[in-house]
Amino acid sequence: MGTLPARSAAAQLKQAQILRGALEIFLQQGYEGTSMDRVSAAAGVSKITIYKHFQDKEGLFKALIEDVAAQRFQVVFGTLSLAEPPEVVLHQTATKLLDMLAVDDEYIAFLRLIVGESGRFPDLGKLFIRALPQKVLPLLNQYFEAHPELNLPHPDATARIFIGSLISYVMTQKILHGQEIIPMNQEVLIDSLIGLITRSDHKSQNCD
Amino acid sequence: MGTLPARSAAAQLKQAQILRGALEIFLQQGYEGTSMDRVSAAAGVSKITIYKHFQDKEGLFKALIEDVAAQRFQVVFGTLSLAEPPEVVLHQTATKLLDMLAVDDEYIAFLRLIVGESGRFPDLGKLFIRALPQKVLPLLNQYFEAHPELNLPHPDATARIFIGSLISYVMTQKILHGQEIIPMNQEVLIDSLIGLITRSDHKSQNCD
DNA sequence: TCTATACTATACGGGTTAGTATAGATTGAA
DNA sequence: TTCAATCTATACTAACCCGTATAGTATAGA
Repeated sequence: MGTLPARSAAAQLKQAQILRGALEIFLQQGYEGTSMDRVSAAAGVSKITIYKHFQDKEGLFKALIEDVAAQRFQVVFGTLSLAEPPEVVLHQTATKLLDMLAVDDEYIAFLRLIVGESGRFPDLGKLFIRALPQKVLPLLNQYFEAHPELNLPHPDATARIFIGSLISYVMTQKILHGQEIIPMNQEVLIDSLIGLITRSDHKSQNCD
Repeated sequence: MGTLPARSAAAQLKQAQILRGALEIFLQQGYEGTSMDRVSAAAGVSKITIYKHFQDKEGLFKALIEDVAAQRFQVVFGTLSLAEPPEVVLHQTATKLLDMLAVDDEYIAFLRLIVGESGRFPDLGKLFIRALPQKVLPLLNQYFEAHPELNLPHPDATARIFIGSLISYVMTQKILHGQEIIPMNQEVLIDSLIGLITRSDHKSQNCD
C-alpha cells in the first residue's frame, strides 16, 4: 500500500518536471511550433517518458494549460474589503490586477497563447473565462451592489467596464506592443476609471 | 510601354488570388500550422507561383496581414458628427464597432491570429495598434474635448475606457467563447458605458 | 514564326515532425 | 541478489515541411 502513494508522488514530480519544460517551449513557440523533442530537451527528460505521462502532444498541451491556469489565475484579490470606500478598494484592485498582468512577461506570453489557440482549442478560451472573469466579475458586482451610493443602474455591466478597461490596457500596451505608439499612464487610466464610477459619490440627487 | 501596367495589373490579380487562399489557410491554421502546399491548393495556384510573387512564407504572411488590415481596419466611423449629443454619437459608435467586430467570424479569427503571433511577429501587433486604436482614440478624444459639459478630467483616458470596454466585451464573448458562460446583453453594456460617461451632463457642479 | 513571359504539374533535397521500438541503465524493496 | 518498475539514449518509420529544379504549356507581341 505504501508504494502506491510513493509511486504517485514520484510520478507527480516527473509530471511537474515535464510541464515546466513544456511551458517554456509552448510559450515561446506556440502549439504548432513546438516539437516534442524540444520539450523533452527543455524538461531534461526522455521523450518516451513524456508519452508515458501524457497521451500525446495535445494531451500534454491541455494538461499544461490547466495546470498553469490553476497556478496563475487564482484570484489574488479575493478579499474585496467591503468596509473600505470605493476609491480605495477600486484603486487597490486595479493596481493589483495590472501589476499581476503586466509585469510578468510569462503571463503575457500565456495570454497570447490562449487567445491565439482559442480558435482550434475552444476549451482553452472557456477555461480562461471560467478561471478569471467568471470569478472576478461576480465579486465586483457584489461590491457595487453593496454600495448603492454609487448610483450604478447596472452593477454587472459596470464590473465589466472596470475589468475590461484594464484588460484592454494590457492588451494594447503589452500584448500588442503598443506601449510607445499610444502611451498612456497607468495611474491616469485608473484614476479616470474610478472617477467615472464614483462620480455620484457626493449624493448629487439632491441637486434639483 | 503599354505592357508594364498590363503586366502589373495581371500580377496584382494573381497576388490577390494568392492572398485570398492564404487568408483562408492562415486564419484557420495559424502561421506555423500553415503549409505552402495547402495555400497553393486553396488559392488554385502553383506553389512556385507563390514564390514568384512573395519572397517566402514569412513574406507572404506579412503581406497578407497588411493587406487585410488595410481592408478591415479602415475606420468605418470616421465621421463623429460633433453636432449630435454624446448619447447619440457614443451609442452609434459603440454599436457600429461591435457590429463590425462581432458579426464576422473571419474578423474574429483575424484578431486571434494577430494576438497569437504578436509574440514572434511584434510588427503585427504594432500594425494593428497603428491601424485601429491610434486612429480611433484621437477621434474620440477630440470629441470629448469638444464637449466640456461632460466634465471629463482626462478625455484621452476616457476614450480608452470607452473603446477598451467594447474590445474586452468582444474578447470575452466571442474570441474566448465566453458567450454562454458569462452572458451579457450588448445594449445594457453600451448604455451603462454611456451612462458613466454622461453622468455629469446635468451640470452637477453648482451643487455645493 | 519566333520569342519572352508567366504559368502549370511533378518531383526532388535536406530537414523536421509525432510517435514507437529496442536495448540498456538505475532504483528500491523483498 | 533478485525482481519489477521506471528511467535513459538511440534509432527508426512514415509523413510532412520549405524552397527549388525540371520540363512542358499557354499567351501575346514583333
